[in-house]
Amino acid sequence: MKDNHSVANETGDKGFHWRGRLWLEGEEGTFLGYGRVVLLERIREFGSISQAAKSMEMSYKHAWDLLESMNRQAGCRLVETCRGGKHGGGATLSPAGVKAIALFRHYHDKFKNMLAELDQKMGKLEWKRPDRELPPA
Amino acid sequence: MKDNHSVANETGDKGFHWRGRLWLEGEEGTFLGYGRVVLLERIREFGSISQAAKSMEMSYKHAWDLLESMNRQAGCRLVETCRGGKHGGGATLSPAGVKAIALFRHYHDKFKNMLAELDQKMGKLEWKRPDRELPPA
DNA sequence: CACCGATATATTTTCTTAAGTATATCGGTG
DNA sequence: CACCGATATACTTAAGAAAATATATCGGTG
Repeated sequence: MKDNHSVANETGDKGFHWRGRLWLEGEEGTFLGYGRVVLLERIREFGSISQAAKSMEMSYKHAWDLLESMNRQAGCRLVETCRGGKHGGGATLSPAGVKAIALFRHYHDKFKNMLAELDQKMGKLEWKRPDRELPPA
Repeated sequence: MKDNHSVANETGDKGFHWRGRLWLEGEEGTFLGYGRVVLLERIREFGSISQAAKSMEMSYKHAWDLLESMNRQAGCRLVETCRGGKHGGGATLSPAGVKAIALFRHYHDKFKNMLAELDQKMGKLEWKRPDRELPPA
Protein backbone atom coordinates (compact mmCIF):
# COMPACT_ATOMS: atom_id res chain seq x y z
CA MET A 1 0.00 0.00 0.00
CA LYS A 2 1.41 3.32 -1.03
CA ASP A 3 1.63 6.30 1.23
CA ASN A 4 -1.82 7.78 1.21
CA HIS A 5 -1.11 10.43 3.79
CA SER A 6 -3.18 8.71 6.38
CA VAL A 7 -2.51 8.78 10.05
CA ALA A 8 -2.01 5.43 11.73
CA ASN A 9 -1.54 4.15 15.22
CA GLU A 10 1.21 1.59 15.33
CA THR A 11 0.08 -0.79 18.00
CA GLY A 12 2.32 -3.66 17.01
CA ASP A 13 -0.34 -6.32 17.15
CA LYS A 14 -1.74 -8.04 14.09
CA GLY A 15 -5.27 -6.76 14.53
CA PHE A 16 -7.10 -3.94 12.88
CA HIS A 17 -6.42 -0.34 13.67
CA TRP A 18 -8.07 2.92 12.85
CA ARG A 19 -6.60 5.18 10.24
CA GLY A 20 -7.75 8.58 9.17
CA ARG A 21 -7.03 11.47 6.95
CA LEU A 22 -7.61 15.16 7.50
CA TRP A 23 -7.71 18.07 5.12
CA LEU A 24 -8.87 21.64 4.98
CA GLU A 25 -11.40 22.03 2.25
CA GLY A 26 -12.15 25.13 0.21
CA GLU A 27 -14.16 26.05 -2.85
CA GLU A 28 -12.31 23.87 -5.32
CA GLY A 29 -11.78 20.90 -3.05
CA THR A 30 -8.69 20.39 -0.97
CA PHE A 31 -6.92 23.52 0.16
CA LEU A 32 -4.44 22.02 2.63
CA GLY A 33 -3.77 18.31 2.96
CA TYR A 34 -0.88 16.31 4.28
CA GLY A 35 0.92 16.00 0.95
CA ARG A 36 0.50 19.68 0.15
CA VAL A 37 1.89 20.74 3.49
CA VAL A 38 4.86 18.40 3.24
CA LEU A 39 5.51 19.95 -0.16
CA LEU A 40 5.56 23.39 1.42
CA GLU A 41 7.91 22.14 4.13
CA ARG A 42 10.25 20.65 1.56
CA ILE A 43 10.28 23.89 -0.39
CA ARG A 44 11.21 25.68 2.80
CA GLU A 45 13.95 23.10 3.34
CA PHE A 46 15.42 23.08 -0.18
CA GLY A 47 14.54 26.54 -1.46
CA SER A 48 13.43 24.96 -4.70
CA ILE A 49 10.19 23.54 -6.07
CA SER A 50 11.97 21.05 -8.28
CA GLN A 51 14.19 19.78 -5.46
CA ALA A 52 11.22 19.54 -3.14
CA ALA A 53 9.24 17.61 -5.73
CA LYS A 54 12.14 15.26 -6.42
CA SER A 55 12.56 14.54 -2.71
CA MET A 56 8.93 13.45 -2.63
CA GLU A 57 9.24 11.44 -5.87
CA MET A 58 6.68 13.80 -7.33
CA SER A 59 6.79 15.32 -10.79
CA TYR A 60 7.53 19.03 -10.98
CA LYS A 61 4.28 19.55 -12.83
CA HIS A 62 2.27 17.91 -10.09
CA ALA A 63 3.97 20.01 -7.44
CA TRP A 64 3.37 23.15 -9.46
CA ASP A 65 -0.31 22.28 -9.94
CA LEU A 66 -0.70 21.79 -6.19
CA LEU A 67 0.94 25.15 -5.49
CA GLU A 68 -1.32 26.85 -8.02
CA SER A 69 -4.37 25.32 -6.37
CA MET A 70 -3.23 26.51 -2.96
CA ASN A 71 -2.39 29.99 -4.21
CA ARG A 72 -5.76 30.35 -5.90
CA GLN A 73 -7.72 29.32 -2.86
CA ALA A 74 -5.60 31.25 -0.40
CA GLY A 75 -5.99 34.40 -2.46
CA CYS A 76 -2.27 35.00 -2.24
CA ARG A 77 0.97 33.25 -3.00
CA LEU A 78 2.19 30.74 -0.44
CA VAL A 79 5.48 30.43 -2.30
CA GLU A 80 7.57 33.21 -3.80
CA THR A 81 9.51 32.14 -6.87
CA CYS A 82 12.23 33.69 -8.95
CA ARG A 83 13.69 32.61 -12.26
CA GLY A 84 17.29 32.94 -13.32
CA GLY A 85 19.79 34.42 -10.96
CA LYS A 86 22.54 32.87 -8.94
CA HIS A 87 21.42 29.28 -8.93
CA GLY A 88 19.05 29.54 -11.86
CA GLY A 89 16.14 30.49 -9.69
CA GLY A 90 14.50 29.26 -6.54
CA ALA A 91 11.50 29.36 -4.28
CA THR A 92 10.87 30.50 -0.74
CA LEU A 93 7.83 30.44 1.46
CA SER A 94 5.81 33.61 1.86
CA PRO A 95 4.52 34.53 5.33
CA ALA A 96 1.23 33.01 4.22
CA GLY A 97 3.03 29.77 3.36
CA VAL A 98 4.63 29.64 6.78
CA LYS A 99 1.26 30.27 8.33
CA ALA A 100 -0.38 27.53 6.28
CA ILE A 101 2.12 24.96 7.54
CA ALA A 102 1.62 26.01 11.15
CA LEU A 103 -2.16 25.98 10.81
CA PHE A 104 -2.32 22.52 9.29
CA ARG A 105 0.27 20.97 11.58
CA HIS A 106 -1.53 22.35 14.61
CA TYR A 107 -4.81 20.70 13.72
CA HIS A 108 -3.20 17.62 12.29
CA ASP A 109 -1.51 17.03 15.64
CA LYS A 110 -4.86 17.28 17.37
CA PHE A 111 -6.25 14.90 14.79
CA LYS A 112 -3.52 12.35 15.47
CA ASN A 113 -4.23 12.53 19.17
CA MET A 114 -7.91 11.97 18.56
CA LEU A 115 -7.23 8.90 16.48
CA ALA A 116 -5.02 7.56 19.22
CA GLU A 117 -7.97 7.95 21.57
CA LEU A 118 -10.13 5.94 19.20
CA ASP A 119 -7.66 3.09 19.19
CA GLN A 120 -7.39 3.20 22.96
CA LYS A 121 -11.15 3.00 23.27
CA MET A 122 -11.25 0.03 20.94
CA GLY A 123 -8.53 -1.90 22.69
CA LYS A 124 -6.35 -4.49 21.09
CA LEU A 125 -8.81 -6.27 18.88
CA GLU A 126 -12.46 -5.57 19.22
CA TRP A 127 -13.24 -7.52 16.10
CA LYS A 128 -13.99 -11.16 16.70
CA ARG A 129 -15.90 -13.49 14.49
CA PRO A 130 -19.29 -14.04 16.12
CA ASP A 131 -19.15 -17.66 14.96
CA ARG A 132 -22.06 -18.88 16.96
CA GLU A 133 -23.77 -15.75 18.11
CA LEU A 134 -26.99 -17.67 18.59
CA PRO A 135 -26.44 -21.12 20.09
CA PRO A 136 -28.42 -23.82 18.34
CA ALA A 137 -31.80 -24.26 19.96
CA MET B 1 -16.46 16.98 -6.32
CA LYS B 2 -17.77 13.46 -6.06
CA ASP B 3 -18.71 11.78 -2.83
CA ASN B 4 -15.45 10.71 -1.30
CA HIS B 5 -16.98 9.46 1.91
CA SER B 6 -15.45 12.27 3.88
CA VAL B 7 -17.04 13.80 6.90
CA ALA B 8 -17.75 17.51 6.72
CA ASN B 9 -19.05 20.17 9.01
CA GLU B 10 -21.58 22.33 7.27
CA THR B 11 -20.97 25.74 8.75
CA GLY B 12 -22.74 27.70 6.06
CA ASP B 13 -20.03 30.30 5.63
CA LYS B 14 -17.82 30.52 2.58
CA GLY B 15 -14.58 29.81 4.39
CA PHE B 16 -12.56 26.67 4.74
CA HIS B 17 -13.63 23.78 6.85
CA TRP B 18 -12.01 20.60 8.03
CA ARG B 19 -12.91 17.33 6.43
CA GLY B 20 -11.74 13.89 7.31
CA ARG B 21 -12.05 10.26 6.55
CA LEU B 22 -11.87 7.27 8.83
CA TRP B 23 -11.37 3.62 8.12
CA LEU B 24 -10.42 0.44 9.90
CA GLU B 25 -7.30 -0.98 8.37
CA GLY B 26 -6.28 -4.61 8.18
CA GLU B 27 -3.65 -6.70 6.46
CA GLU B 28 -4.64 -5.92 2.91
CA GLY B 29 -5.54 -2.28 3.41
CA THR B 30 -9.01 -1.09 4.20
CA PHE B 31 -11.20 -3.49 6.10
CA LEU B 32 -14.13 -1.20 6.94
CA GLY B 33 -14.63 2.22 5.42
CA TYR B 34 -17.65 4.42 4.96
CA GLY B 35 -18.52 3.13 1.50
CA ARG B 36 -18.13 -0.48 2.53
CA VAL B 37 -20.38 -0.06 5.53
CA VAL B 38 -23.04 1.76 3.53
CA LEU B 39 -22.91 -1.16 1.12
CA LEU B 40 -23.56 -3.57 3.99
CA GLU B 41 -26.43 -1.39 5.18
CA ARG B 42 -27.96 -1.34 1.72
CA ILE B 43 -27.68 -5.11 1.44
CA ARG B 44 -29.50 -5.38 4.74
CA GLU B 45 -32.13 -3.00 3.38
CA PHE B 46 -32.65 -4.60 -0.04
CA GLY B 47 -31.67 -8.20 0.59
CA SER B 48 -29.68 -8.13 -2.63
CA ILE B 49 -26.13 -7.27 -3.60
CA SER B 50 -27.14 -6.09 -7.04
CA GLN B 51 -29.92 -3.87 -5.71
CA ALA B 52 -27.63 -2.44 -3.06
CA ALA B 53 -24.96 -1.71 -5.66
CA LYS B 54 -27.47 -0.09 -8.00
CA SER B 55 -28.77 2.14 -5.22
CA MET B 56 -25.22 3.39 -4.69
CA GLU B 57 -24.57 3.75 -8.43
CA MET B 58 -21.85 1.18 -8.02
CA SER B 59 -21.15 -1.70 -10.38
CA TYR B 60 -22.01 -5.16 -9.14
CA LYS B 61 -18.44 -6.22 -9.66
CA HIS B 62 -17.11 -3.43 -7.49
CA ALA B 63 -19.55 -4.29 -4.73
CA TRP B 64 -18.65 -7.94 -4.97
CA ASP B 65 -14.92 -7.16 -4.79
CA LEU B 66 -15.48 -5.06 -1.68
CA LEU B 67 -17.44 -7.87 -0.05
CA GLU B 68 -14.72 -10.39 -0.89
CA SER B 69 -12.11 -8.11 0.65
CA MET B 70 -14.16 -7.74 3.81
CA ASN B 71 -14.87 -11.47 4.04
CA ARG B 72 -11.20 -12.35 3.61
CA GLN B 73 -10.02 -9.96 6.27
CA ALA B 74 -12.81 -10.72 8.69
CA GLY B 75 -12.09 -14.43 8.41
CA CYS B 76 -15.77 -15.10 7.92
CA ARG B 77 -18.61 -14.05 5.67
CA LEU B 78 -20.29 -10.74 6.44
CA VAL B 79 -22.96 -11.50 3.86
CA GLU B 80 -24.74 -14.77 3.24
CA THR B 81 -25.75 -15.25 -0.37
CA CYS B 82 -27.89 -17.72 -2.21
CA ARG B 83 -28.40 -18.28 -5.90
CA GLY B 84 -31.57 -19.29 -7.59
CA GLY B 85 -34.70 -19.77 -5.56
CA LYS B 86 -37.82 -17.73 -5.25
CA HIS B 87 -36.49 -14.38 -6.48
CA GLY B 88 -33.45 -15.72 -8.26
CA GLY B 89 -31.28 -15.41 -5.22
CA GLY B 90 -30.46 -12.85 -2.61
CA ALA B 91 -28.17 -11.76 0.14
CA THR B 92 -28.56 -11.20 3.86
CA LEU B 93 -26.18 -9.99 6.53
CA SER B 94 -24.54 -12.54 8.77
CA PRO B 95 -24.21 -11.74 12.50
CA ALA B 96 -20.67 -10.67 11.71
CA GLY B 97 -21.99 -8.26 9.10
CA VAL B 98 -24.40 -6.72 11.57
CA LYS B 99 -21.59 -6.40 14.06
CA ALA B 100 -19.30 -4.76 11.50
CA ILE B 101 -21.88 -2.06 10.81
CA ALA B 102 -22.37 -1.37 14.50
CA LEU B 103 -18.63 -1.26 15.14
CA PHE B 104 -17.88 1.18 12.35
CA ARG B 105 -20.86 3.41 13.00
CA HIS B 106 -19.96 3.65 16.67
CA TYR B 107 -16.46 4.93 15.98
CA HIS B 108 -17.49 6.94 12.97
CA ASP B 109 -19.90 8.87 15.15
CA LYS B 110 -17.11 9.62 17.58
CA PHE B 111 -14.99 10.67 14.65
CA LYS B 112 -17.63 13.09 13.42
CA ASN B 113 -17.87 14.64 16.86
CA MET B 114 -14.11 15.07 16.98
CA LEU B 115 -14.09 16.85 13.64
CA ALA B 116 -16.84 19.13 14.87
CA GLU B 117 -14.58 20.01 17.79
CA LEU B 118 -11.78 20.88 15.39
CA ASP B 119 -14.01 23.27 13.48
CA GLN B 120 -15.22 24.82 16.71
CA LYS B 121 -11.66 25.39 17.81
CA MET B 122 -10.81 26.98 14.50
CA GLY B 123 -13.79 29.30 14.45
CA LYS B 124 -15.35 30.73 11.37
CA LEU B 125 -12.30 31.49 9.28
CA GLU B 126 -8.90 31.25 10.84
CA TRP B 127 -7.23 31.68 7.49
CA LYS B 128 -6.43 35.28 6.60
CA ARG B 129 -3.89 36.51 4.14
CA PRO B 130 -1.00 37.94 6.16
CA ASP B 131 -0.66 40.64 3.50
CA ARG B 132 1.68 42.81 5.40
CA GLU B 133 2.82 40.66 8.26
CA LEU B 134 5.87 42.87 8.71
CA PRO B 135 5.09 46.58 8.36
CA PRO B 136 7.60 48.44 6.20
CA ALA B 137 10.44 49.80 8.30
C1' DC C 1 -38.15 -28.18 -18.15
C1' DA C 2 -37.91 -23.61 -19.64
C1' DC C 3 -37.94 -19.16 -17.36
C1' DC C 4 -36.56 -15.77 -14.15
C1' DG C 5 -33.67 -12.89 -11.25
C1' DA C 6 -30.04 -13.12 -8.65
C1' DT C 7 -25.07 -14.57 -7.62
C1' DA C 8 -20.42 -15.45 -9.49
C1' DT C 9 -16.55 -14.49 -12.53
C1' DA C 10 -13.82 -13.18 -16.54
C1' DT C 11 -12.87 -10.00 -20.03
C1' DT C 12 -12.93 -5.65 -22.21
C1' DT C 13 -13.54 -0.79 -22.34
C1' DT C 14 -13.54 3.67 -20.52
C1' DC C 15 -12.12 7.33 -17.51
C1' DT C 16 -9.30 9.68 -14.54
C1' DT C 17 -5.12 10.90 -12.78
C1' DA C 18 -0.39 11.04 -12.51
C1' DA C 19 3.81 10.74 -14.84
C1' DG C 20 6.76 11.74 -18.59
C1' DT C 21 8.58 14.60 -22.24
C1' DA C 22 9.52 18.84 -24.49
C1' DT C 23 10.33 23.60 -24.71
C1' DA C 24 10.39 28.51 -23.59
C1' DT C 25 11.88 31.77 -20.25
C1' DC C 26 14.50 34.18 -16.85
C1' DG C 27 18.78 36.44 -15.04
C1' DG C 28 23.12 36.17 -12.47
C1' DT C 29 27.92 34.37 -13.54
C1' DG C 30 32.29 33.15 -15.62
C1' DC D 1 27.16 36.41 -24.51
C1' DA D 2 26.90 31.66 -23.88
C1' DC D 3 25.93 28.71 -19.96
C1' DC D 4 23.49 27.01 -16.12
C1' DG D 5 19.73 25.67 -13.12
C1' DA D 6 15.57 26.82 -11.96
C1' DT D 7 10.66 28.40 -13.01
C1' DA D 8 6.70 28.13 -16.20
C1' DT D 9 3.69 25.77 -19.46
C1' DA D 10 1.99 22.74 -23.04
C1' DC D 11 1.56 18.36 -24.81
C1' DT D 12 1.87 13.33 -24.85
C1' DT D 13 2.09 8.95 -22.69
C1' DA D 14 1.27 5.49 -19.22
C1' DA D 15 -0.79 3.42 -15.29
C1' DG D 16 -4.51 2.40 -12.28
C1' DA D 17 -9.17 2.30 -11.04
C1' DA D 18 -13.75 2.06 -12.06
C1' DA D 19 -17.23 0.90 -15.23
C1' DA D 20 -19.25 -1.70 -18.77
C1' DT D 21 -20.04 -5.95 -20.98
C1' DA D 22 -20.46 -10.83 -21.39
C1' DT D 23 -21.40 -15.28 -19.74
C1' DA D 24 -21.98 -19.21 -16.63
C1' DT D 25 -24.43 -20.84 -12.71
C1' DC D 26 -27.93 -21.74 -9.40
C1' DG D 27 -32.59 -23.34 -7.85
C1' DG D 28 -37.44 -22.37 -6.92
C1' DT D 29 -41.64 -21.62 -9.77
C1' DG D 30 -45.25 -21.86 -13.23
